[in-house]
Amino acid sequence: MKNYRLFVAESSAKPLSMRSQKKTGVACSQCNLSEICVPAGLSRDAIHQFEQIVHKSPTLHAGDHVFRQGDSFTTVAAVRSGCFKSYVIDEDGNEQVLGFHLPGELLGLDAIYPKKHVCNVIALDTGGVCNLSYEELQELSINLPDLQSQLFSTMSQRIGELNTIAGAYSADQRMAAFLLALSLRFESRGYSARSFNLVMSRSEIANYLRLATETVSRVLTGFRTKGLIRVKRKLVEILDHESLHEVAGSAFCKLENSI
Amino acid sequence: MKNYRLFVAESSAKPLSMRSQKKTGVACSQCNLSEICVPAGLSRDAIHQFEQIVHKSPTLHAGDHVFRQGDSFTTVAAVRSGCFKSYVIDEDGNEQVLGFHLPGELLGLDAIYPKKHVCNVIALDTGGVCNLSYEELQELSINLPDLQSQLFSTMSQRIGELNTIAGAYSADQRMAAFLLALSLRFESRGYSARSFNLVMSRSEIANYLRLATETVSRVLTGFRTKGLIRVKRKLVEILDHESLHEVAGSAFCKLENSI
DNA sequence: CGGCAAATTGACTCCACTCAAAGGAGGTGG
DNA sequence: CCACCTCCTTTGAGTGGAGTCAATTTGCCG
Repeated sequence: MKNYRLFVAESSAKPLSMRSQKKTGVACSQCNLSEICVPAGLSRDAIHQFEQIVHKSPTLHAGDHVFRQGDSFTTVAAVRSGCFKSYVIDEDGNEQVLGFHLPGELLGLDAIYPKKHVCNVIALDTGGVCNLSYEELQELSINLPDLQSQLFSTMSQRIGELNTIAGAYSADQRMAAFLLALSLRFESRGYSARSFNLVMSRSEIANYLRLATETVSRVLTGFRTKGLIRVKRKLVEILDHESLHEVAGSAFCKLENSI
Repeated sequence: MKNYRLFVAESSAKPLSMRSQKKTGVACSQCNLSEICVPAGLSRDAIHQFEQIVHKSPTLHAGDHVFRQGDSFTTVAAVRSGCFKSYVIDEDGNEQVLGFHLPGELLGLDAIYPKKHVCNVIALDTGGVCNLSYEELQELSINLPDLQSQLFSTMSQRIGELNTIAGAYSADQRMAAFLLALSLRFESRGYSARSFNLVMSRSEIANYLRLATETVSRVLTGFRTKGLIRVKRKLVEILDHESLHEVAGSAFCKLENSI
């Protein structure tokens, strides 16, 4: 199953996600993500109002940025399809991966307080986002209490996820938890929980988990020899979910809260 | 100071912060935290409305819990005075410190999504909190757009802070960043940025920074011999802010966003 | 088929952890 | 008021897990 991997043909070096937006044709109620995306839990009528502020981005290709560190903050974005990576470049020029984002997840929430984007978000494969003007979102939230609580909830969720990532865990625990969390997220989006493609490279995983690339490779090999998983390049198959869960230990139990 | 260890004298098993609350006498407009607490940026009239939903807790002593992992989520709490620690106990029984919280900061935001408290919050010294019913807070936010955006902003701020803690930094970097961040937070609350008391123990700092207690001790000694700080027990004096900043490197630059 | 980047594997190093023991500081009781 | 006890902190010695450096190997794509 190729799941979320889309074909990377077409013209590259696309414009930013904001430009040439199509307001029309956005129908959250028709979207198969409606259960896990922002409009989750909204009434039929509320969703209709919500649809009015959704600005569909053009197709984004691997390497296209949704926004960059330092950009002025005007919109948050919900992943419509594809996989995105958020990262920062620190003052030493080192990249630091903050997260991988699947369809239905909100991007740019950490920019609300500083009023400018503090991280970069880049497409890892072909996909698209729905842009939401933060101003409009705020206004609408005032009329739609459900939307407001949905937003609070989403941000709370991210706080919970970060609490977990920040934990002090071994390389094995981190990797196991990472695979299990990914599996769960794919499942909730209708893909196979047992076998999936890693869109991101080993070094991106390593960076996200605060490990060295070589360590990620070694840990995966270790899991394979123990019969926990099957790995072939990007394709991962979970063979022994039970044991993997044991390895992850407390590194995963909390991630379960954050789909 | 016994920090989180409950002294078994007195009527132990103290009442929760929620009980015997005094609704009266809460005047955010008179509070010296109004600049950095929840009502920051609200109009005079809005603050008055806000005051109606603030429930002042009785005085809390070192070891008293504000709420515990698993508690049903009904309120968030703003620190009024004192220093608090949030932590979780993982399935192996290990404590994991998530943060230290000074006056003006909001507690319990990570509970919104799961609808129950996912961490424990305990007083490190004598202090108090202002409890805010989340339901009332949501309702009020609908009428007070400024309050809503203040809440979004606060949560965003916490997300930014966590992004930093989650980073891959050396023991020296973490410790330096921790001291600088604390210094800044004290300063914005009207205390000295140059010399302050660590309310928390070495082991709590270590746990928070994902280091061993001995490492914290060694790093502090190292900083002292290099003339960066003066340390005597809990008292810390920052002698060479410049160099400390250099040591912290990129571990701190981001923390600056999160007062 | 050749060139290139990603991934794996191996050898070695080092930072931070663990184990262990020796100082302080503060509190308690005689 | 002092002695004692306990807990926190510091310091030392040794270990180990993950990082670094380096050499292949693998797969991709022109």
